[in-house]
Amino acid sequence: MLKPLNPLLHSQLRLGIMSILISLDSAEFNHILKETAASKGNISIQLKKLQKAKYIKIKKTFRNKYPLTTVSITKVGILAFENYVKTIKQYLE
Amino acid sequence: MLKPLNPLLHSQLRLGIMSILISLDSAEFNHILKETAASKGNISIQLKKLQKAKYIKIKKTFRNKYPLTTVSITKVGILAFENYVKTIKQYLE
DNA sequence: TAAACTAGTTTATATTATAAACCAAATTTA
DNA sequence: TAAATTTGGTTTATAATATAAACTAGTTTA
Repeated sequence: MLKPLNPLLHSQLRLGIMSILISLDSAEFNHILKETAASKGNISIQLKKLQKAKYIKIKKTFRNKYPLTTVSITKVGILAFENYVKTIKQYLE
Repeated sequence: MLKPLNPLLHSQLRLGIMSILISLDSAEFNHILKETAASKGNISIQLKKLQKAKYIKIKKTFRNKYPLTTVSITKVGILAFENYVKTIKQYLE
């Protein structure tokens, strides 16, 4: 029997965001924008969903008078990601 | 930059079906039903989508007077699956 | 001072996955 | 033997999702 995939992580963009964050202390909104090539609106929404699940932390500040959104992964997020990786590998081999 | 994931394969059930078929000559509808635990309706629809993309072949016959749907992966399907695996690995490590 | 740009958020839409309802034929049960 | 149940699905309806388009608020440039 195939184990179900965590639906919160089985989304191209959310998985991409988590993938970026797993290997970085933190990432700025614009970094995610460039790495994923998704729209700003889509990123904004998916960040909120990840935050609601406590997979990431979002910090809103200013830099040179411009808004700056900085994102980082939480312990819960790391565990969920690692678990997703384990599960999807069952599908891939 | 993260490469986009083939949306036809980035679906839990369709990926599951392809995963089953990649290591089998063919599978019956009921086998997929048991392995994935998805509903019959959902399986029926996802099989059609995979067939439309020529990722699988569907054969409809009878066995002991009952309908029998047998599914197998195509060459095109194997290539698409292999490519998907390569791409998603970029997200997982 | 008007236009364009930065850094996002909110709203609307189109697609998707999924479940519920349905169907036909075969079989079992009362 | 008629009614109920089971098998093996398909079709239809709905809820969730991803995504893009439109919008906001402030800043810089011409």
